[in-house]
Parts: sequence; C-alpha cells; structure tokens
Amino acid sequence: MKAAFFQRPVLEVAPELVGAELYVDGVGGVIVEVEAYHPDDRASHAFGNRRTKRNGAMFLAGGHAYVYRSYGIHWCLNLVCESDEVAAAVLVRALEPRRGLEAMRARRGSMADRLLCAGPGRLCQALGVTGEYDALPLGRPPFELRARQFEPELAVGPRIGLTKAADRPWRFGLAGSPYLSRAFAA
DNA sequence: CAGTGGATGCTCT
DNA sequence: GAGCATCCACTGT
Repeated sequence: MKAAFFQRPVLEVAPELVGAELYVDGVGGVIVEVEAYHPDDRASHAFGNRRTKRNGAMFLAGGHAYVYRSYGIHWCLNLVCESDEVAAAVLVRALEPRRGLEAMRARRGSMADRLLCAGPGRLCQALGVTGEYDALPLGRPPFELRARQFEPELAVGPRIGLTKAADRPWRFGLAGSPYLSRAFAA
C-alpha cells in the first residue's frame, strides 16, 4: 500500500482500511475496526493542529505510524493520514488474526483467538508494537499493508472510550465480525 | 452477562 | 495534579 493512499481526507481513508491487511514483522491479519481522528476534533491528540511532545508523528506525511502509550500500560497504533499540515490519523482498534498466531498467543498469553487483537492495546501487544515503532514509515518493513481485496459490509458508530466529541460517528468496522473490540449497535 | 475498580506512566495545564 | 483513544480481575446476578 503506497503512501498516497493515506494522503487523503482521513474520513475517506478510515472506512477503506476496514478489510485491509496489516502485518508487523509478518504478524497480523485483516483490519476489522478503526477510528478516525481529525484536527477539528476535541478528542484528537492533535486538536487544533497543535503540536506537542507526544503527537509529533501525527505531523509527518500520511503513511507513517503514530504510536502512543495509553493509561500508562498499553500501546496504541495509528496510521497517519493527510499531510504534514493536517495532523490526522486512524486508530487501528481490532483485526482478525491471519499470520503469526503462535507469536500472538505467546505475547498475549493463552487466550481465545478472537481476543488476541480485539482492542487497540491487545492488538499492539499481539503484534509486538511499542513506542519504538512511533514515526516509522508504513511502506516498508517492519510494516506491511495490503489494500482490501473485497468490498466489506461496513458498520459505523460513535468512537469508544472518549469523553470529548463522543458523539461523532467516526468508528468503522466490519459488520458482524467476531473479532471486534465491541459489537456495533444494531 | 453487567458493572466496578485498580494498575500504571506520561502528557498537559 | 488531573485526566486519559485500555485491559483485566473481580463482584453480583
């Protein structure tokens, strides 16, 4: 997947990432859930295009990784979109494991396979993503991204775990997938 | 099942 | 010093 794919409006890119494949050092699978974050959005780490120490990677060109620590414990992986002047990103919240299942189970401990990557923190743990991956380009190893090969049935809803701008329907998922972090409302 | 609370570390005001 | 783009274990049905 080329950087140009990401250098478009984030609300256009995010739904197209559902069904795409993401691998980190060969471990990963099919993305089934994402959320979009935009500069006009109080919930974004780069609200108002304000650069901070943490969010630097969001100001790179579309096609880079933005990895941050969540609740002091977990890592969360974003795919940076748009340009160096518009700090937007897509949070990868869940994927259906396809390759490297043994590595995922080893990193996460023995859990049901449907929970290996069901949530942004779990996903990073399973794929081995840490802060060292922040600001890396997505177009070459350790990352590998493949555009979706099918037209998925999309589910849309409000984003999860927010207090600010919690009403915006910027969560996109593969309808009915058992690998979601949470089901979408009917 | 649903709901609650603790762990944990960094960013930002 | 407050507040998290979370997860898990534990409680009580």
